[in-house]
Amino acid sequence: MARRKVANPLAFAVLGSLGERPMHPYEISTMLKSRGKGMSIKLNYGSLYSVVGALEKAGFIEAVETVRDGNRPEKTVYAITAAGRAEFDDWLAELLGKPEREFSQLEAGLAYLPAFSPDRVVELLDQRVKGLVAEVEQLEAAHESMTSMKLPRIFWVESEFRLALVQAELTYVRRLARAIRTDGLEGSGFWRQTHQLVEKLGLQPADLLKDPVKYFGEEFPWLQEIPPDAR
Amino acid sequence: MARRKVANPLAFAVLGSLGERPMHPYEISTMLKSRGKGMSIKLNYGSLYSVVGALEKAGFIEAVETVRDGNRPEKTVYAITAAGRAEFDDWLAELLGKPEREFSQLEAGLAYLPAFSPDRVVELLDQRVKGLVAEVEQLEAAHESMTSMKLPRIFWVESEFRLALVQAELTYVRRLARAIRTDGLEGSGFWRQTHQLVEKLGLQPADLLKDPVKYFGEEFPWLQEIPPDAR
DNA sequence: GAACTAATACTCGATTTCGAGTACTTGAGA
DNA sequence: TCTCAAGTACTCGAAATCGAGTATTAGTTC
Repeated sequence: MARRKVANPLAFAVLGSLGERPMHPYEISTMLKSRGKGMSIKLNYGSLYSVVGALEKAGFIEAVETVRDGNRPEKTVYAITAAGRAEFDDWLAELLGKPEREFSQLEAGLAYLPAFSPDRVVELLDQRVKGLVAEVEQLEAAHESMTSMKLPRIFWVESEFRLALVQAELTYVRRLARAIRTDGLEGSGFWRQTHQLVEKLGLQPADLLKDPVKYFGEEFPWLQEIPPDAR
Repeated sequence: MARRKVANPLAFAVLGSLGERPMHPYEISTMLKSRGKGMSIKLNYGSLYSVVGALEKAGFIEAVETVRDGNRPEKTVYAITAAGRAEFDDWLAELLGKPEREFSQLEAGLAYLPAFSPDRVVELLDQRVKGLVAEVEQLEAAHESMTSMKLPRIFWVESEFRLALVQAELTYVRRLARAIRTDGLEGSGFWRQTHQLVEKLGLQPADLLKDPVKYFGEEFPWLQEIPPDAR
């Protein structure tokens, strides 16, 4: 069994919301949106209702009333239980105190950089830079507007943190693109040669690694030291 | 239908691996591990086999032979197809070129900071700093060892990127903890008062927001300006 | 050569996750 | 007053995800 009975971050947000006052699921979703928390926690209706059901089953929340408003579908209002408060506290403490390993998509992409030619990679990274710059601008504009509305920073630290991450990514991607462009990246000579061989001779990358000396001579001594099972 | 027929990042790694040479699933997993790619892409057996099945169904890979080694279970060796190569190329281009919105767990936690007292938050953030420092050290050690093994940077950019992200997080968390400690965070006066009220009087946070003037006087003018549905 | 550990190569099915779809209502404009 | 878009409040089933479990074999040590 997973450490948490309901592990979806959305469940955490549900507990946090019901910690303020009882609500029905749809109300939770609109409240999260209006407070901008929907920006920091992935919200989707399918998950919302299943997560609410799971939380109820686990005893962290309970239905307190079902109201019918005119002819609309019934709304079930939920409240948090003592066990739910304990779970939320424990969860928040873990989220803040313990770094959790996360896998960014870019990391996966970078792991396969050599599959594209250096030129292609630079082109794509430049494209990414544009997207990231736009994101930074959006976040900064949002922060400015919140500042001018006098909403204290404490209510949007999560967005500030997000900005810090995006900026770090931007800085890294820019530096990497420049290094590739100027051949400043160790291994890029090998990289360029490989791509020329693959494109001109139609060889498979695996063949090149099987007999490196044949294709590259002695120019790249580290090549011969790669353990065979990593080729 | 999702944009990609098989959307799991592991499927991307499978395509990337089979792009080098045909392999059987378990071999893919050991190869990813030995190259350290398992650090950048979440690898788990259950997903691996289901993803391989899905890729085959989608026509991106195909079984080329089943070998039996002694009395061990049969191994099915897969090879990438032309459609698979196209998918991989398209996918890699997207991963590199287009920033994808990702939700870090810390972001979710930060969104609920006011649920804990400032002191508690600082304590937890300090704890996190320790964990992050350990992570940075680990990564730096790994990079040093790869450098000394003469393995060119191009083969571990993903780890370099990861380090950049962790360092950014570390910097941000340190700054935030300091700001809270020194009351430098706007809104922290309000925050401390709220917690005193909630703890001493046993009130619900929602009650405080309903009639801010009663509990806080005119000290926090922005409080009155919060739209009612965001309370 | 017996016993044990580590590695190999998967399987299974219970949860989780998702997002498109549905059905009603309200309000604004023509 | 009719229409039409936007908002409200969910439902549903297909697909993904996971990680513990299983069964065999190779290697190591006493």
